[in-house]
Amino acid sequence: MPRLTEARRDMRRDQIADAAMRCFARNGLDRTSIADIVAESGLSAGSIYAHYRNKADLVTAVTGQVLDRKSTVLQEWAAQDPPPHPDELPARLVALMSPEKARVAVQTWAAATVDPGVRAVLAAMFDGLCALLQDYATTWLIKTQDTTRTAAQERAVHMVGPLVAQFQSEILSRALDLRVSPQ
Amino acid sequence: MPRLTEARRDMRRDQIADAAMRCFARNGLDRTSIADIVAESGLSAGSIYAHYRNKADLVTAVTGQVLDRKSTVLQEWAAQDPPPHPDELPARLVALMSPEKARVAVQTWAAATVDPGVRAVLAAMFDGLCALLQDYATTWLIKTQDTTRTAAQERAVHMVGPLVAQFQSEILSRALDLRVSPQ
DNA sequence: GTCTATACGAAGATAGAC
DNA sequence: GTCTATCTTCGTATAGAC
Repeated sequence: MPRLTEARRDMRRDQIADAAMRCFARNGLDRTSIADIVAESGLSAGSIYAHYRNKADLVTAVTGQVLDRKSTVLQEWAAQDPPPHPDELPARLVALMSPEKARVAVQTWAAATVDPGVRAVLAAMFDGLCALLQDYATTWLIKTQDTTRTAAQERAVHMVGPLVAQFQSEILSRALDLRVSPQ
Repeated sequence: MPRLTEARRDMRRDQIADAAMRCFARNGLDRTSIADIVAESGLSAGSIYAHYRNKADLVTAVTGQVLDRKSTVLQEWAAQDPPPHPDELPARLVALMSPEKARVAVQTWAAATVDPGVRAVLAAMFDGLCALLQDYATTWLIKTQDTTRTAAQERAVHMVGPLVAQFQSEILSRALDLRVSPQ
């Protein structure tokens, strides 16, 4: 199993996926043609189909990148003294996201409304995010509010809903270049 | 200007738009073909193009329906004694929305990420919603918290952000058939 | 206004040379 | 693995009869 060629193979896959990502952010998932990705990547149609079975496969790969994990960042923040207030998390998390990623994220939501496969991936991702935020909130409560672990866990449960909502809303704002709430 | 024929004309337009709406909810904006709408409406391609200039025109008409005004409902609720707590508004508003409408709404968000025209419509709609929710919150504060009008207005400003976020999140949940937050 | 039939173009995917 | 060239299908929109 030669490592170098495998690494080069992954490089190519990433090169294609990155080009596709830029196309999706610009024109949307469905309005992006293979020809667009050919032009953006500087490769050829044949090369693209040598690395991805079809367009749906490519879309899956790209959207997987967009929905990446936030766990490491959250753990780092939770380790700070004092940790940032949970209410600050949505804005801070979305600030780490490029506007392009935010756009493709929203496009992924739309895809999930009609594609059960995408919906399943997205649902799992949201569940994961809920868990992460709940853990963070628990840690934050313990560190700053001087409560017991069990009391903190109980209170954290009620905090995740609004946090996830705010997170999604911030993504939408960033994707649409809006400042929705003057708050 | 014969009223009867004009009314019939609007009927036809609605018939087509309703069929398109069902198609969009099922397959998405871009994956819906004119042939799909022909089949769903029971009409013909020629008839559809007699009522809408092109597919984009039809999409605009349908999305316009989806993003309809909530003002009347909110005014009714605000007139109640006591008015429902503002935090209940997002869930109650989205409950009035069919899952199909919620799906097409999310698809509209995605369309707005790549189409400036759609984005402008959506931005205006969100601004309008903010204003409505702020008015409601003001009324609610005055009625239930016994504050002056100016103090209520000041506090209402800070309430709309989370309310809009919750509203958008509820739409997404309904569109994807998720129960995101256990809250 | 509504239909059928079709022109025209675009897009996904493949073949075969290098 | 990568390219060029192309096959085939599908979709929008129109033409013209009724």
